[in-house]
Amino acid sequence: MKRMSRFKCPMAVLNVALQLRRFDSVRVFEGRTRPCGSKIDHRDIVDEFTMYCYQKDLPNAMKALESMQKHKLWANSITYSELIKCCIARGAVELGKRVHHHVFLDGYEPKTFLINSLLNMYVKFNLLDDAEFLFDRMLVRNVVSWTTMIVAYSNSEYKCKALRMLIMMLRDGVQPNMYTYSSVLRASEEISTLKQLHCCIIKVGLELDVFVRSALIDVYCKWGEPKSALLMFDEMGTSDIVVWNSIIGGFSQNSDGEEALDLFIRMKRSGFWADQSTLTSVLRGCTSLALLELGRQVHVHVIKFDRDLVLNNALLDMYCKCGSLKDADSVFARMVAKDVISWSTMIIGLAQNGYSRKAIDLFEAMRGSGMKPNYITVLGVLFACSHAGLVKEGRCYFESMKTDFGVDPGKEHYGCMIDLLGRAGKLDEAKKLIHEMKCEPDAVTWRALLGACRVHRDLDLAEYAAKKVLSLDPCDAGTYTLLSNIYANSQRWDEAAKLRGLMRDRGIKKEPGCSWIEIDKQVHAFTLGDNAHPEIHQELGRFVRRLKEEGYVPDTSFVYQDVEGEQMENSLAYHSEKLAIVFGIMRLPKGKTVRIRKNLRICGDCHVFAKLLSKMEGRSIIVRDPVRYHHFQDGACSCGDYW
DNA sequence: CTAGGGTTAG
Repeated sequence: MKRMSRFKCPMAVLNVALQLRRFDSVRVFEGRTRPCGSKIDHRDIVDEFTMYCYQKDLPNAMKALESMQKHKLWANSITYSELIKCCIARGAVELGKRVHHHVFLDGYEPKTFLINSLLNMYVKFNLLDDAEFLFDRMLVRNVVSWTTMIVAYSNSEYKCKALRMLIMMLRDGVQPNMYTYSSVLRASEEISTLKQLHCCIIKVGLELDVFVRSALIDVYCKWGEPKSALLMFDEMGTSDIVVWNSIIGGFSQNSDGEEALDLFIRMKRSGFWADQSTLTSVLRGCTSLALLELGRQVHVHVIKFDRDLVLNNALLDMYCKCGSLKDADSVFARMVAKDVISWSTMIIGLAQNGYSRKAIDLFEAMRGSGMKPNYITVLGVLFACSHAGLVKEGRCYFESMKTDFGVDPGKEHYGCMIDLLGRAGKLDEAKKLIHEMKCEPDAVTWRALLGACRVHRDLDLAEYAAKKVLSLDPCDAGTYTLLSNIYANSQRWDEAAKLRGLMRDRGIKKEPGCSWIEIDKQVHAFTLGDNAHPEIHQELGRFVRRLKEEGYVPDTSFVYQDVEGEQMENSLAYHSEKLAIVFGIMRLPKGKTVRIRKNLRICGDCHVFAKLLSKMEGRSIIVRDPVRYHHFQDGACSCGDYW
């Protein structure tokens, strides 16, 4: 009879085992475990165990393990590591612990390799205490042992432990390798730490390793230094797809869609094919630039990966943020799987585009489906309420968010509520709420209150809020202008002048207004009073004349309120969005929606202008400002004039 | 036995 132990190579064991099973497994195994009258063959027990391990037959492997335990037998380390892999894959925590127990029984001393496997298992099960316990008791620790622990801590909230371990490892005389460095970089909690690690990496000559490189690029970008990352990227020779994705993703996450898309073109020229990660970043780039047509082209490539949740979420967000809710709806409906991000994206998308009711309905549908809302989902539904003036609903969600969804109200939630109450004219309540906050209100929170004061012309409270904003964010140009205008309006000229002086001294300048439009794969940018295109100005003049005949009166009445937008500028008539809209009407085929993106909030006059123009020209016009989306059609706007 | 890239708000 063939003995299993003849087959030293695990693959051969596996193949024979599979054949035996196919023909007559029962007879063979019974014959082997009960060889008539003779003593049990120890090698057979171990062989059987080995075979089950390679077959990934967990129940039988565990049975064989018990039998080995009874006879004080041990298999080789590689076999155990196969079994441990299997436990990891199946999430079999208890079985894994039994293996751990077994290999330390009766004074057996497992090899470092095997203990490393166990360490890795505990890390994969996220049982860091068990891993640490085992690690602390190891007699010999090699680079893998240390790295395993460093990886664990780098991915945990105890990042400083990862760095401490690195130091201990060096003191212990164990050289970190590329595995160690590519993980520990993530643990830098300060940019200076990152730079120190980078120096170590250069010194030991590991900077050229693609894993280390992509980690470096990624972490520099996470620290908001994509330019440094790009320098490194350009300096180095070879890259792989992940390195490309790191740099492209880095720029897209730092909202530099333009650079991200440029790099994507470079990547394609270098002969790489986009994968899911690339496409996700490219879509995010389109989203931040509001490039709907380019986004649609990317969509074609997304279809290849239509089961990829993250990618689909990015696609969904692209359509929402580009103002095409029809496309967003169909992506959402077709998604095979949806997670909390898919739902949140759609809810926020609906709210931003003016469909607050639909957003709330979808939120309720989400709850009905059993999906648990998170911090951002709740923010989305409050946002929907605040933009539709739904005070009652908003208050209700806010008050029950902790009990109903298990989400503690954070400063963003308070901000939404302050916005909601403030806009609805309940300034006292808004003020009360900001003082009741459990967390420290930040500049954004105070700005929400300030915005409400502006709308309802509460000068005293506005002054109070503006001072708070400036103490927290001394670079906020809009607030300076607003506050100085409040002073000017109350004839407090000295204070107004002082504030303007302060602004000058601090070198704070208002961001110039800019609008963009995408036509035929080209992006056209317009700035305030842009007179590089006289023909657009002429056409704009004609539109204004015709609108005036219909009763349009350019609105210059809001003097001090409109500081965030371009309203303080004299050339109200040539705001960038007006130029961009007119250009769109001139260049796009009849019936095609004019889509504009701008960097500042739309002003009251442009809002009226766009509404009337949409009716006169029979055109849909969409203007996306940094907060809201305005869909103009037939003389009305999706925001219901509430923004 | 150890390593790198992607999605919702601000």
